[in-house]
Amino acid sequence: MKKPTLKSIAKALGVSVSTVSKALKNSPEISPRTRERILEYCRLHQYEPNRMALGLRHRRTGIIGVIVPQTGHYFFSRVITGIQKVAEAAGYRVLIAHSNNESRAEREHLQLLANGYADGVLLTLAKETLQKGDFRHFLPWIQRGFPLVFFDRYPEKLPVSAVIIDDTEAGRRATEHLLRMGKRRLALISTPVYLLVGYRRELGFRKALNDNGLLVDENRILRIDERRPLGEQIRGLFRQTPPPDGIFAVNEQYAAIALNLAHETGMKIPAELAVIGFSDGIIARHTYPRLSTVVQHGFRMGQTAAELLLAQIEADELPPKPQIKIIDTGLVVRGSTSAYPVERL
Amino acid sequence: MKKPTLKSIAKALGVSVSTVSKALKNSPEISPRTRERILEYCRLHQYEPNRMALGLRHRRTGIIGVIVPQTGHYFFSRVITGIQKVAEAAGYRVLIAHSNNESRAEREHLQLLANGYADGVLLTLAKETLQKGDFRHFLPWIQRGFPLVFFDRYPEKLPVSAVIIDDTEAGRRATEHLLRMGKRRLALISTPVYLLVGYRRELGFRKALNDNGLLVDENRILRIDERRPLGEQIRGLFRQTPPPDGIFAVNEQYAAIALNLAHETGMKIPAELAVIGFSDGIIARHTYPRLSTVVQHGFRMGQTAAELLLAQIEADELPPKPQIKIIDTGLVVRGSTSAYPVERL
DNA sequence: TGACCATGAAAAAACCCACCCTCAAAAGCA
DNA sequence: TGCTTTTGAGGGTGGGTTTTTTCATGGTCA
Repeated sequence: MKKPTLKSIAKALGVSVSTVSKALKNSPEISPRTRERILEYCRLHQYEPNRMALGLRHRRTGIIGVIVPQTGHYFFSRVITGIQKVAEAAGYRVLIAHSNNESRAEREHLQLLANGYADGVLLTLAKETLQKGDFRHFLPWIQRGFPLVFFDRYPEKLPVSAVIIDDTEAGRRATEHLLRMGKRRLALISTPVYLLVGYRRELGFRKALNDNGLLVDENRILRIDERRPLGEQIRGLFRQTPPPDGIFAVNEQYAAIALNLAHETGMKIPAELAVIGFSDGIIARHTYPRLSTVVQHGFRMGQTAAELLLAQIEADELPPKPQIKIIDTGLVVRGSTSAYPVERL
Repeated sequence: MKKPTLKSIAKALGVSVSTVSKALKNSPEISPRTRERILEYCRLHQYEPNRMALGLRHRRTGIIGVIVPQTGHYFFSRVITGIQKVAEAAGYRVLIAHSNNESRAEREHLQLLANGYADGVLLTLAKETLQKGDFRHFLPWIQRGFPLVFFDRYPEKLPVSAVIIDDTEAGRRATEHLLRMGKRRLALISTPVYLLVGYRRELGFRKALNDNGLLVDENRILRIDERRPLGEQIRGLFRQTPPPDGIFAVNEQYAAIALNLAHETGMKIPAELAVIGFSDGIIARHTYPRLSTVVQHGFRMGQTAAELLLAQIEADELPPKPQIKIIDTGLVVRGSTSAYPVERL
């Protein structure tokens, strides 16, 4: 009834534990007759070795842990898919844990995974960790050389490997795209400053305007407070006179909300208002018109991060030097910024 | 440099392993002087017990495994959040594995989690498993009474616990909603039949029409082939004369695509065409107008499934009888079926 | 025919790490 | 000296792998 173990099998067949173990490994030390008897019994009872015992013995589990804030986000799910592809090709399995953007959960899951459950961990920082700026829980693992690679959000001051995008440059290019359409009254919908990615995209926005000899109108820079209703905050932009003729939102959700508010006020998209978002995801493909966005290539980010991690795991001697890899971003032009978008439904 | 173990600590301090173990547990058997020396050393070297050894010793890991096809889906991420809430309140951690809708990955992840990594597993069937109808890989675990609870998609012929929704009834109510608006030329966008949830929603659609004395027009029933472009398949519905005046799509993606195609053909929503989707998610809230949908209450489904699982895990004697729990569905009426939707942005 | 060694098969033991129970040695006290 | 109390060492356990040992058999050769 219960799960068979080497011991229970050995007892049932009147042989020793090591004999069973060797028979299962087709060791030549075991006579064909004994081996067949053991294999038969194991097939019948569906024996499988206990993974904890294997992990303890080999100090290797064949598992890669991933810690993400949550998985509802399309971007993270693309990263995970990329990780999985590389990991599985190398014979590893992937287990995922959610930090829920909380430092405590992040720390506890890292402890769990790093204390034997996984051979290496890939992670992106929880918002709370980023906000508090307290990265001490990573130090022991870094010091011991435990394989650890960050992606997207990472602790810049620690000597760690990370795979990121150039948010500033991507923000600049998205803004440049709006400018090239002839839009001049550009608004930005951003996040609080402590989320560095949002801040960097804002820097890119400012740079693009500066490069083109334009002034930044601080009234058109909106920093969303996630605890309050998003629609009401964004609506403020449309009450300005004159209203913006171009909006760059640092994620696709803000962009989609802006787009729909524009419909409500009767603005023509993209003629009267062009909207571009960030992080090409599931929302951007289903708005009307569909959203132009900066694409982050989550899949490639995941692949690259997994490759860095596998190199760390399989390094015989000292761990490789920490390195930061930057994944190129792209621009997908759809109906929200172009009357003649390339993509079809 | 390496991770400290009880043994390495004992050696470094010239005491025995058991002394270290007891000191860490504040056992009164250890003198304050010795204990303080040991605790000091452990703090300095950030000692943490190896989880594999703990799991092996106690035959209990405090971990719940979850296997889902992928996590990009909003519905699954809500289920996981619900699971997590219940699990964490009971002192368990949650680890997630992706089956990618493949039977092989589903089987292997189940083996991994059930062979020591987790105390119990929550899962929803991979599409491939459902298509092939081969559920043999679950039998050993069911026979042994390993804690296992399915949610959403489950093997109906096996004696297992599951948490599901009444898809037929939900489909009937969604269709009824369209009928009550006065729509009569109803179309259905569904999935292949082997995905039972799609099929059951179709049954509900048919039932609603029958109940209202209406005939089902088979030309208005579209079964999507996921391997071909979705837009082209759905566009067929709009080429019919007269076109449908109401569409029930069995998921939010199909509904959103239909909505946007309707915009392209210039139809007025909801006056000329009402659209209702299924599985209230991230897409439905960002279309224009926003999508009315059947809500599946993924969070509650996750909570209920986790509660069933915990009851199994913590049952002292024989495992409780398999039971099927049905989660109520609801209807969220938004702009795609009502000129006066209740929800605000 | 008896001593010796090679061979093969399987058992025993060590190891991975932490926990926990048992028990011995040392110290303290009368 | 004898008794109790303190202190900490030792060994078994969980489940598997791997190295070492044991033991019986068979063959070789003097």
